Amino acid sequence: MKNIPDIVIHRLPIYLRALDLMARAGQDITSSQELSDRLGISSAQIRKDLSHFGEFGKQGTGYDVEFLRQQLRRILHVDRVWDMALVGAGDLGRALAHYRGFKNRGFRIAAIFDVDPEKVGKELAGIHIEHVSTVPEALPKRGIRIGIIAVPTEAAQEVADLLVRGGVQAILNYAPIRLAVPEHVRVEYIDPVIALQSMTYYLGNEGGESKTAIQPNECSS
Amino acid sequence: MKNIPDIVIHRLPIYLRALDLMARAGQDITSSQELSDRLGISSAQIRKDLSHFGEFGKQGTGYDVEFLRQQLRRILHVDRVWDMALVGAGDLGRALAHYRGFKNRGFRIAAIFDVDPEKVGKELAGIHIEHVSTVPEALPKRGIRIGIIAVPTEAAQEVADLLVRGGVQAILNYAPIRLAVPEHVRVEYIDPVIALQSMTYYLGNEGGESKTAIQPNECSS
DNA sequence: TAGATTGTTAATCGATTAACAATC
DNA sequence: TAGATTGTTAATCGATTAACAATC
Repeated sequence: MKNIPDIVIHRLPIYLRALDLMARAGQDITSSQELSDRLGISSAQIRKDLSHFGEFGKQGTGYDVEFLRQQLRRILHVDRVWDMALVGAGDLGRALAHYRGFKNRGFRIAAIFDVDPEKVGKELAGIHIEHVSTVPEALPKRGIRIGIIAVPTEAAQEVADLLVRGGVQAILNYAPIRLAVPEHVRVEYIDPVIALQSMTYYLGNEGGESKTAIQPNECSS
Repeated sequence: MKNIPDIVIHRLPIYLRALDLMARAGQDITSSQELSDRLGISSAQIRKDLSHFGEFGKQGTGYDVEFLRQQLRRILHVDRVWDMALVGAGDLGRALAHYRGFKNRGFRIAAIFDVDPEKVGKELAGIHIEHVSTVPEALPKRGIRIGIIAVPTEAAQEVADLLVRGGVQAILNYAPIRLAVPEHVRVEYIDPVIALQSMTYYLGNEGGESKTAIQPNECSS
């Protein structure tokens, strides 16, 4: 189990999500072909990806949904619950604090920080809001190793520095900026505009593709 | 300009974001090397990516920040403002409606829909909330070609169907589920848990990496 | 000019796919 | 058994990188 390509690691949560759904629907068995159909990833690739970690299927039958699900949870280390620190109690922080989707997938927001004295001391989703300056001391004390940045762009790097001082090893960054962090710290970025812009490339201009317009005539040369 | 690899398209918004920042900081000139340092993408790759679309730099000098920025905006079709329909006026929808980051990057939420009669008719971020059932007729009327799904998982596919009937060609989906859509419709997914799970893989278990533990002694064999 | 950096080529590297023996 | 599907190999495909002539 040495040095699995990062791109493979990034597909595992996709597989897990599909298996969660199947398990919840009461499905017992699946196959690389069925997963392929549901996910748009080739069945050969799914089998190859999984084969990095062991032999989880049975020839002629496929995969036991619950078994494979547990294996992936183990591999991804989400067969436990990770406490996370949320920094930023604005609209986005509020949405994340209330998000139901963490619960059964291995995560929980365990602490919330903000810089606004108006907010500090209040509660959000049942959690006491603390001042952001206390991040470096608070996190190690509580064994928190993951941070979420949901603050304005200008404050993001500063917050990242505080999280790093607090010993986090993984950061989920919602600010549209690349963070400078020590190389033992992982960062994943969520920027809706980046996603949108990669789609508008394909959309072309104006209503319904009127790009052919005024072309200098090359046909009658 | 035929058939640029999708992975190249997905990097262009990253370049643009960096150029936006440089432009705002008053920087006039940059180079593939500087971009490389800032983005963690090799300078050769940046030059190669850009070369798919034209020659934007000058040997010995580098790139004019503002010029390259305008070129990327043109290529990505964000030298205009795209109206978007937001479906779901819960916590996430609220955060998106208030998000300042769309404004100068080519996007605007122009309509908001929800299924809750309590919310319909009210305003959110200055926009009238309409009933989700009116999506198919409302969008074409207003020239909206992009939809954002911010509803509970169970409703996501149904909402996607309404958006498709409304003629959208791009969907940004926040629900943790893969959508079935016609192939002319593009979908990008935002699921924070997927991002988190791909980081916990690398975190290992428990506090501070105590994995070496109880190893059968191989040294004194 | 001398120094710097582009755009591009060819070589390298890595990921995906097709195919099939193994086997349930 | 016959049919199905895995795990894996080898071939293919595509993306990244190194290097450099062109040139500002």
